[in-house]
Amino acid sequence: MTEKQTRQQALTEQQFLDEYDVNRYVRPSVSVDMLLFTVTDEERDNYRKLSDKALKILLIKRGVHPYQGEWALPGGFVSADESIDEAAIRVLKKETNVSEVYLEQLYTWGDIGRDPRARVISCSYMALIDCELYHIQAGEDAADAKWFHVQDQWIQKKTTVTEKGWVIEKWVELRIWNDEESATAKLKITKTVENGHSREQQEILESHNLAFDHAKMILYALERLRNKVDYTDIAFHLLPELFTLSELQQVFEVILGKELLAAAFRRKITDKVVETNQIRRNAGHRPSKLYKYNPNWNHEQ
Amino acid sequence: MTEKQTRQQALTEQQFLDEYDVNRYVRPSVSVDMLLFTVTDEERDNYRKLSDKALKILLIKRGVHPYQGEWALPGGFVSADESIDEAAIRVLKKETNVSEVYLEQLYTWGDIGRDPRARVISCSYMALIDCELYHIQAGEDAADAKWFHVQDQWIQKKTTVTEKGWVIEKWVELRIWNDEESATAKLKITKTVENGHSREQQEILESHNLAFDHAKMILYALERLRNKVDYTDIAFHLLPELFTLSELQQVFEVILGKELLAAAFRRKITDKVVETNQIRRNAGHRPSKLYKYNPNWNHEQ
DNA sequence: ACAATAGTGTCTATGAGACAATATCTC
DNA sequence: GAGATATTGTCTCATAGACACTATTGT
Repeated sequence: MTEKQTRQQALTEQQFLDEYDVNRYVRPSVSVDMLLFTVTDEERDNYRKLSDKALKILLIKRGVHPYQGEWALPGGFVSADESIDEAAIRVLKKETNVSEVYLEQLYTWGDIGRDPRARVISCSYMALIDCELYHIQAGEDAADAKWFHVQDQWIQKKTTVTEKGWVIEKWVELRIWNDEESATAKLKITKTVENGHSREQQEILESHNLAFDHAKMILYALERLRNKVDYTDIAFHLLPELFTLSELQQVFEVILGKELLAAAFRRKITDKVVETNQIRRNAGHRPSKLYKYNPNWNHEQ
Repeated sequence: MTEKQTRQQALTEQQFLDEYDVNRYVRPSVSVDMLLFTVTDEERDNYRKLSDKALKILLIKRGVHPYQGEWALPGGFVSADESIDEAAIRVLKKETNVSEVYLEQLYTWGDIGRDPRARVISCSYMALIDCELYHIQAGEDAADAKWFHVQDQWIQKKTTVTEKGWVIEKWVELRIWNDEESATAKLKITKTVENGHSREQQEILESHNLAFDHAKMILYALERLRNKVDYTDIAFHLLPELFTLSELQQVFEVILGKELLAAAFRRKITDKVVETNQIRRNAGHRPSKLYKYNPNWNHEQ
């Protein structure tokens, strides 16, 4: 045991706390970045047809350097008097005027050069909001806040066997757009396995009009959405309290990026929903029952 | 647009970076805490029987205040010249002399009072190590490092319907022990849903002999292990390169906390493994083929 | 009447759980 | 030979995919 340790053990806990020097360690800035998603109704070209739905993310045009004029996730620094969760709620409210949403911490990004200003570690959160309540106002630090379509797609995948293990490389394209603006990024995800030891690593190859490492964050969030939509209740946070099963199915389709068969979908989600006695009419075709989420789902096990 | 913003936009990016004051925001300390798991062979009471396996976690006895004498996860602060991932690797090496392991970031814990010394935000990582390589040495800051059995179990679950939504409460007990020491904690997990808005919250009710909020971190890690064992390759990181299917099954059983039927298990994991032509003998019963992980698993989609 | 969605029924293929049966070793 | 695990086979049941069919609206 070192001399220092012996001395410290002789102190009472209070004495130790008094003496503790908070400046002994390097302290990076810590921020939160918000991935706010919604599913909107797009224009319908025919009065009979259902409107298509689209997955959208909120981005803010940066009014200041660095990345001035590019699009970024809403974000802000964590204060001394709030938890990270509280910071996420405050930042979301301040920058987008949104509160009362589903919130989930995703991942913490801490590469050295990710912010050119200083060492900033950023904790990303996913927020999901009901499509009918998405009237967003830009906060004071941002020139503009807009909803964007988001899509990711892998374009190439390669597995290489090495002496000690193997490497899996995957190239992914991220596309972000709306009527006026667009942004894209290309990323490479590398998974290396050598003698039991394993590592996964993302790299931004290109990033047009997207600030910081936010392309990585968006990709990560889309992945999480897809993974969780089947076995959690996240889809319901993207809809109003009452919804039709077709609407729910559209939300699943938009998140998973593929079409689903109605019969199978209905069977799969019966346990998650409760029928109400209300009906949606005036739709240009047969009306449909409205459902709501079943809180007792998942109450087994 | 504020006057400040107008002025900032007039600067070039370099001028802006030079002028940027890194001390403008509050900067908490950031640490990493490591959840190092392994699966060990326990004593067998009969030369014929297979040894039981057990899931274990590495804890370090705190040599200094706060929580002096209690057990804690290996951890350390993130330096200015390293990413969080690099800090995790460094801390693991320094405190437990382990390198070359599977590493995965779990969650970032940032409640105000979680460390009585100062505002510390901690990023937790899960590390998995082959059961045959678990000879661990304590680092210099720790009086002792030891493997502990870990188990969690929910003891009560309650759903309440409120005016605006519902609340699901779950009480969980965490038990940690080895031949000489033990620790326990009781936690409550509350999930609140009211008009679309949803929140999940953990609370430590009791924590005996376990430092900080590490009970929460352990619980979170166990949950993640259980969730991922079926659809990822994490189980293989807990075994040597060559293993029998019975050993692999035991790893699954220990993580999932329940017995599995051999026939169904073998069917389910055939795609993940490759048969070798080696055989394990001298086991007191019929010998078994040795398998290894199949790197081409998951290469579809 | 028509175009569209809403909702149900059914056949089939697949996979998991249960359990029986067989194989093969060490002591 | 006994006692254990290793490994395979098979029956059943639940579930997902595919697709056909019926129901019901607004225009």
